[in-house]
Amino acid sequence: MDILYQRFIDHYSSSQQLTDHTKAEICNHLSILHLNKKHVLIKEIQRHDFAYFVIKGAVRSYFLKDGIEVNTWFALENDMVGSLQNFNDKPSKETIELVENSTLISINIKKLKPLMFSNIQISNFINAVIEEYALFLEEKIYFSQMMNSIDKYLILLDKEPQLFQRIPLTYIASFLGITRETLSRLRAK
Amino acid sequence: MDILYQRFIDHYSSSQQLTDHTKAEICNHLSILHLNKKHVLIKEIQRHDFAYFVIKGAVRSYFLKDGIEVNTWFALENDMVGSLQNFNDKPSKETIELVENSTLISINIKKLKPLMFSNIQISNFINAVIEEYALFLEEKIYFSQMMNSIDKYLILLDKEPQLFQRIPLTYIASFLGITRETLSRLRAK
DNA sequence: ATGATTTTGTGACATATATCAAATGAAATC
DNA sequence: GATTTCATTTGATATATGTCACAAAATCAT
Repeated sequence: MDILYQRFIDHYSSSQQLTDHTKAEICNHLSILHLNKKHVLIKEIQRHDFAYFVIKGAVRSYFLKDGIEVNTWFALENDMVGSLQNFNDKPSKETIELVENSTLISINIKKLKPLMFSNIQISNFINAVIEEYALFLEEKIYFSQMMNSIDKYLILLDKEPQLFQRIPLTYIASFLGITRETLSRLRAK
Repeated sequence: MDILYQRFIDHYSSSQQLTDHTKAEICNHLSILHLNKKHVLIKEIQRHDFAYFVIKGAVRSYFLKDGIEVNTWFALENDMVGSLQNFNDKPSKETIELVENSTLISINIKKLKPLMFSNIQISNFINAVIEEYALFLEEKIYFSQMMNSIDKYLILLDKEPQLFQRIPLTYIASFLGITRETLSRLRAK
């Protein structure tokens, strides 16, 4: 098995031991992608059968609000990229785009998901993926409601310092829910 | 099986048929609660092994920010109540409190969750619960980032009109991220 | 390297919302 | 039914952040 696939599978199987058979079944629905900066993975309004796991690189998600991009999250190494909306046959609300040249694993969710009804390990594996994602969402909501702009900035700077090296401040500002001008002024202190 | 338990189980097993044995296993970890307005289900900072399903009534979740309550969500009939943080042995960030006298099903997550490694139906059942929850969170984040205050108010009024009959406007205002004074002024139009 | 494009920073002003205070209205309690 | 408590509305002012405009700095492409 490809060592990159192994990394993805290990990341989500800490609570159970997968048989070789199950690993092979999962790998059947994976592939490795090398894509360049600005490449669009998932386009707003379109349906999409894949999720992605970042091996190397940086990805952002945004939607348009009155013609202005509102960034909703960023993914770096070992993060998942995608939207549950998609896995439930709904069109994506967001556009997902590469911020750096990246190596990704694509996961064919449409084909992998039905296996959860016949393979308990796959069911638990998918469970782990969704649960980590939901925990991430919970954290994000708490973060957005709990803090004022300055605190959000300081916490993000503390928790995810790599973001500030790799993601333009314009994107980070809109992620924090403020304009780039305001972020620039906060940073001046 | 109690008809209320049936309602809970049916709600999360639309994609699979559960055997009587599985249903019984799930029911072993359920119980019915009748509790009064203002009762606190889960207290901030404390650990907690239970989630709840609202049969009848209204529940709110909030945390304290500089001594002021910030309401994070409301649950009515057929909604789940709880925090994934808890199911992962972390202390709750939020306090969950009844807004009306309510009938709830309590679910002992701590005991139910381990069964997902031996019973595939339970694994898929838990999957359905978490997935619905994650979809709800995705929707909530989109809602909070996409809209300005007036739009949020109008959409909430359109999508969840019952909230405005049953939940005090003070709570709804803080849920929308504005003060009760501002909400009152928005409504004046 | 050099110019072009993108990103970040600074200033002046406008505006939505918060804050503080008080009045009115509704609901719960005795 | 009267009284207390809680929820909502309205007003006057303060403040943080947005908007618009432009300059400086950094990054990219030829």
